Formats: sequence, C-alpha cells, structure tokens
Amino acid sequence: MLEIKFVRQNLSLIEEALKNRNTTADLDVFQQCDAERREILAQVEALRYRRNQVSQQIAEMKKAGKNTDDLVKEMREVGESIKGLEKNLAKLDETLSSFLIRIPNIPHSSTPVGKDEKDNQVVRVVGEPPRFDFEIKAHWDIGGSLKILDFERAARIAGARFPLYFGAGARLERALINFMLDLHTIRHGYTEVLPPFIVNRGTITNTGQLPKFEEDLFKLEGWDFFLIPTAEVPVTNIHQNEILDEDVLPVYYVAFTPCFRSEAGSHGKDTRGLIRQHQFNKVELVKFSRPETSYEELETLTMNAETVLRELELPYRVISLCTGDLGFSAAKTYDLEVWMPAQGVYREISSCSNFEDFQARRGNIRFRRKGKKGTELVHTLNGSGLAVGRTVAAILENYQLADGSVKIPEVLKAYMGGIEKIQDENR
RNA sequence: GGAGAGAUGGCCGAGUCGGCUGAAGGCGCUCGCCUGCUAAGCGAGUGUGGGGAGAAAUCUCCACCGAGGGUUCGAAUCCCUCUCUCUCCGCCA
Repeated sequence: MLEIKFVRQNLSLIEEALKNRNTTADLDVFQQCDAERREILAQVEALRYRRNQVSQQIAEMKKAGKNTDDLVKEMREVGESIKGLEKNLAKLDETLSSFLIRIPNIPHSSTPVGKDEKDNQVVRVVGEPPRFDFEIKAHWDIGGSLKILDFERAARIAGARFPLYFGAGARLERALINFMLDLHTIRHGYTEVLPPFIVNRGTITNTGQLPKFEEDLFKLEGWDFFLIPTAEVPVTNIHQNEILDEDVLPVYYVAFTPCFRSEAGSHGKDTRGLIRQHQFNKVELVKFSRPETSYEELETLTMNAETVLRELELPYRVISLCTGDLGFSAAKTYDLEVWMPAQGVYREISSCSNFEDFQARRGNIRFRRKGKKGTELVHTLNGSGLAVGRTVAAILENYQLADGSVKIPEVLKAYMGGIEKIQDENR
C-alpha cells in the first residue's frame, strides 16, 4: 500500500505508474474523498476539543458544588453532532482505504517500461543449453517411463494439476529441498523457518494477494482462512506489527513450504507435467532490510537463488520484468528462467522482488534507528530459491540420457544416497 | 469441549468508588556531566498515527491502554460481543 500523503502529493506520478502497469484508477474520486475527509476531520476535532474542555470544566464545577445542567445539556448535543460527523468520516475512510489498497506499487526507476512479457529485458544468460544426439523427451514422458511421476493417479486422488511422485522421483524432490535449505542456511546465512501453511485474511492482505486476487487462492470453506500460495505470505508476516531493532537488520529467512494456487484463468496453459500445479513445493527466501540497502539486497538475493541453478549446472537466464508484467506489490522483479530442452524455451523458476515499503506499510513492519526519533518502515524482499517441482522438471529434461535414464547432478548425489542416475526400477 | 485468569508505551509493570493519567515506577535507549580506561554515579530527554501553524528547531489540536460496539457531559477504568494468551480438567496425537 502507498502512503495516503504520498498519493495526495504525487497524483501525476501515480497516474503515470498506473498507465505503465496497464491499469487505471479513479484518482478524481480519491481527491474528492480525501479533501472531504480532511474537512470533516477538522470539524470533528474542533467539536471534540470543545467537549474535552467543557467536560473538564464540569468536573471542576461539580467539585465546587455548582450546578452544571446547562453545560451537560449542551454537551449532549455536541456529542450527537460528533457522532453524526464520525459516521460520515468512517464512510470516507472506508472509501479511501479500499481505494488505496487496490493501488499497486510504483515501479522502481530501473524497472523497464513496457506493455507485457515481450518487453521484459534479458539481464544475463548463464550456461549453455545442452546438446543431445538422440530424440529428447519432455519431463512428463521421462517421469512416466521411469515410473517416478504419475499424473493419472494424482488426478484420481485429487484432480488435474496435482503431483504424485514415486521412488527416486519423490526422493529427488526431497533431495532438492534439503540441498536448497542447506545451501541457503549454511552458505548464505539465512535462518530456516517452517511457517503455517494456512493463513488468515489480514496476513494475506498484507503481502498484496488480497483484496484484488482472491480468485487465485484456495479458501477454506466456512473459515476466513486461505492456503498459502507462497511462503512469502506467512514469512513476510512474521514481523507484522513489530518494531525491529536497527541492528537485527537485515533479517534473512528461508522457508520450505508447499504452495497452493487455484490457477484460475490459466485453463489449457501448461496442462502437462510439473510446470503449473495446484500444489507444488517451493523454497522461499525472504529479507527485511533498511530502505537504503534494499536494492543491494535484491541483487544478492537474486544471486543466492541463481547459485542453486549454478550448483545444479542448469542453464538459465535472468530477466528484469517490465512495468506491464510486474506483480502488484513489487517495485522491481528479476525472474530466473531455466532452460527446458524439450520445449526449447526458458521457463520461470524463480521470481525475486523488492517490495520496498509497500508490504511493510500494510503489515506495519517498522524499525527504529539508534539515536533517532520515530520509526521507519522496513523494506521487504523475497525470491524463490527455487520452485522445487519446476527444478525437478528441469533436471529430468537437461540430465536425460539416451537410454531413457536421468543422471543425478553432482551436488545432489549425496542427497540421493549416492546413486548416479534414475532408471526404471521396475517398481 | 468444560472451568478459571489475563491482554496497558521498545520491554517489564502500576492504575483507588469513571474526571489534570498519554498514562506512576523500573529497565532499555539518547544527550550532557563526572571519575586518567572499564564499571558505577548524577542531570535531562525518550510512544504511535493523524490534522493545523512555521523556512526550521518547534508549537498546537485530535485519536489510540487486544479488536469492535454501548452507557456517560466525560471511560484504560462500567456493560456487551469477538480475538488471542496462560492455568487446570477432559479428549486426541
């Protein structure tokens, strides 16, 4: 959420940002409500001032044994007026906050301006797509013939877009989770957290998934609870309504969680394989930083996520999302895209964003500088490190061999009980 | 699920029969003083959000004592609802 004062003073900047994001909002209505609210506020405060003064006077007069009937009667009327104005005020507050909470973040100046994903900028390309001298298969075919992935049975258990892993496939998923957590905790200095997978409405509003994107979420029927679409939601909210000590910053958290997404509006997209599932696993990096260092933190966070791909020796590229493709709460986002040989394309496997103070304002996450008065909002950042299902898919495709087996990446061997490759175990 | 206790400022903790309590006291923190260092000591300051004035330091007003509602001229204090925490019992793991 943006600060109301900021919006008031930067209407043209907001208008520009909205345009770059291919969206609009009724700024006139905002301006009108805002002005009206401040006027009524002034009236209410004047009346409350009067009431406070007189109430004190009544107390003194009573102590002195004087009659206060007239004043009490007058104050009764003042009280009524206050109540009436407060009602108007509440209505305007409601209008204003529902307006503000639907305004996306302002893109950072380094975010490229553009309409859609075609205008995203390639920042760097790392690694060479492997060459194959045999007919390569898509990961769902590899998984099927190795009997480590079974989407048909998954569909019977739950429905379309759910995963079911067996044997070495299940272990590969678990190996990746452990590898990623170890890498980020031991080498990159993140603190591991295991958060709730179900969160309340306030929490998921703070990170920006609500109120605008409720249809993308799974909601528990009869409860105001939601399945998390990403660990970003519970982990960013760890410090909601807290004032952090300056010297604990920056705070680094890494969390493994399953993620649940309704994928509303993506019918027919990526229907096969592990790419787009209602449930998938993800290791997520979350940072809380001082405002002045958040863009450096974004670079290192992105690099931390990239390290997973480098260690796994998977070819990838880094994309800077343009304004039209940027997420609601983000000011700047790098996507990591891994090479998927069967489709011959780079696919998103991580998204690393700086939200600046946008989420912190909603979640009321602040810090205090030593020797300075008052508090400041922290900046929040997060990035996948990485989406595990998509990593499995990338490994299956990039490490496939002519005989239909799949080589285990060097760094994962220890996590896979020392096996060299996954082959049909004739389970 | 049953019974009880509680929720106050960065933290701990006091608030009498409703009225100079935005809130005692302590800790922490900041600035200054002092002892050649350190520890201790002394003095002053130190909540958040919003409105208004001012170039600024600052001043002033309003709101906030878990959340929401009510009573009252006036509520941290009384009443109702909700949320959360703790203790005991039951149940399950």
